[in-house]
Amino acid sequence: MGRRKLEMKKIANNSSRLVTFSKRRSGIFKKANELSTLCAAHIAIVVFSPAGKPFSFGQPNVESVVGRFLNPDGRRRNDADDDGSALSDSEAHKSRIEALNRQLNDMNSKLEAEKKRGEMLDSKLAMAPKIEDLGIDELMNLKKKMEDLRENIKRRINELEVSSSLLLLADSDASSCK
Amino acid sequence: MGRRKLEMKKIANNSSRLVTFSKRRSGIFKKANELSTLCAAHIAIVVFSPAGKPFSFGQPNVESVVGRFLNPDGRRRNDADDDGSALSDSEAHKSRIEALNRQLNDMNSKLEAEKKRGEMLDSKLAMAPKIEDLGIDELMNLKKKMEDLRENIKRRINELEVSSSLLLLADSDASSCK
DNA sequence: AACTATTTATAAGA
DNA sequence: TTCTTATAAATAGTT
Repeated sequence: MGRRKLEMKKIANNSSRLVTFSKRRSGIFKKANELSTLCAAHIAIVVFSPAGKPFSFGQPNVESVVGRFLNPDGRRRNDADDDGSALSDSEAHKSRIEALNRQLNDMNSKLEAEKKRGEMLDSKLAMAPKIEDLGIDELMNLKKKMEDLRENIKRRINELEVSSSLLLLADSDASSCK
Repeated sequence: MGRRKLEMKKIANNSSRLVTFSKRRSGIFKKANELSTLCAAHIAIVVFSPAGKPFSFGQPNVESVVGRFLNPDGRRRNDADDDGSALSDSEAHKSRIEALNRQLNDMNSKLEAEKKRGEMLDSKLAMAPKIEDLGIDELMNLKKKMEDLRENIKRRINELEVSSSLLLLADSDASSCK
């Protein structure tokens, strides 16, 4: 948002990408802070810059929020050592399923956004009942939008592939520990 | 932002607080999605509603981003178990995970096919260096192909939504049977 | 769920 | 980087 509407795809220029990352990261953190203040909500954000540098925001802190999320029942495991209070198999499997669910929910949110975009495209197409009436500019515009949509879908596909791989790994684990 | 500038303190009215939470949560998730798209950055957000309900957004997913943040060295622990003893419901959980994997693999094959179609469209587009040179017939053809592609993608999205619902059901099951 | 009047966020540019 | 400014987005209060 600003002088021009920015295309929703990876910014090619390396330095603009970093500038945009900085600006938007602080924007999101600010929003997160407002949300937690206005609604008394707990929130944690972790983000890695294009260069791989980590940033985080947490209210009250990243660990507690993430911990509650990953361990909904209040079950707690101590990563520092193994004193014999480890999770049982069934608990391990249960949390694995919970992890899969979360992952799919995330994916779902993203696809929901894509769906909305598709619907917008739909209505715009509906507004041009006859392609013969479209000018060359409009046609090029349409083409571009379709290409963008397809780019986004491609990205989603790659994400799915990654997720699938992770799931396959999880399955191997499950199998090996019987 | 909006009709009036809102005081930056906890919203007293219970229902407005919930409405504001909903609106702002989706706003932040959208921003997070944009950030990850524009900057190719990985980001994870976990937030609890005033009522204690968890929401999350992850690119590529919450676990991997948070994992990298909490465990920068890349150390890995085996969550599976500590001895070799099997539990009674272990098998049930295992087959549930296998079912999820099959489902995701199926989805993956379909999306793979879509991807190939997209690439074909790509090359055809490349063969028409200048859209100005295309005749009206070719343009209508192109439009149709893009519409078809979009339709297919939409169907895929619906399938994903169905799958997610199934997984949520599976989770309830898992919880109720311990 | 929609609708606007306003406030914010932010893309370019300096 | 940091500041400015023109525009695009988000959203508070309303229906």
